[in-house]
Amino acid sequence: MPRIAVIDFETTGLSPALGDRATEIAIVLVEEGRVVDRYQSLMNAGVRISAFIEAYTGISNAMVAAAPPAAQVMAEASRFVGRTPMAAHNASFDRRFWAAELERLGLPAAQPFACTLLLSRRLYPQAASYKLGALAALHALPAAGRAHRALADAEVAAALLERIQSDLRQRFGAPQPRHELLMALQACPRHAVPRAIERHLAAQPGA
DNA sequence: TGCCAGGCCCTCTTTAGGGCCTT
Repeated sequence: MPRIAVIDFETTGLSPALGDRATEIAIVLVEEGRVVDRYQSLMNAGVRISAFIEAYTGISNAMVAAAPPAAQVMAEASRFVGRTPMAAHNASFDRRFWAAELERLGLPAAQPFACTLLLSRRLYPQAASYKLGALAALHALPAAGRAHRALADAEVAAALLERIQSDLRQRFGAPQPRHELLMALQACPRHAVPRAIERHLAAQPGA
């Protein structure tokens, strides 16, 4: 059964290339529109969290100091995901931290990432904002907890992904939109979405 | 020493610039 692993990181900043590290990770496994499993943990990477980030995420230096080592958490997360294709909101951000944290352990990070932000730009041109919270409000998605904590944001992103897949079924007749179709759609211009779906369905019946 | 993201997308574009989105 095709699964997608929806991930969200909280971090000390925007760029692992500039030394920023993950402070919390959450992964929600989605199968046929249902959440079937979850993984969440704070992690201690041994770096200080700024006052701005403490206020933004609610994750304090004391919380991270009491958390398990980043290496242990990321190894567990890697095993949890396995080869499952992944998704995230603004996936370029989470993909960079996924790759950077796993690279420190010598672990591969080859999973393809679908992006609910790119897909939402394609499918919901009427949206005033493509922030995760704004899209959740637009679609009346259920609240999942404090925004900017990893599990709450991963749950909302998973609900947004389910909404996207539902709309692909209803609007474009894609019976079971799989990860490959999501990747194809986010890589094409908005006006080319219907044609891309037609081509994908013709090549992969049941996609 | 001081500074520092990266990728997508739109437009007053393509020999570029700026806003959005993630923390």
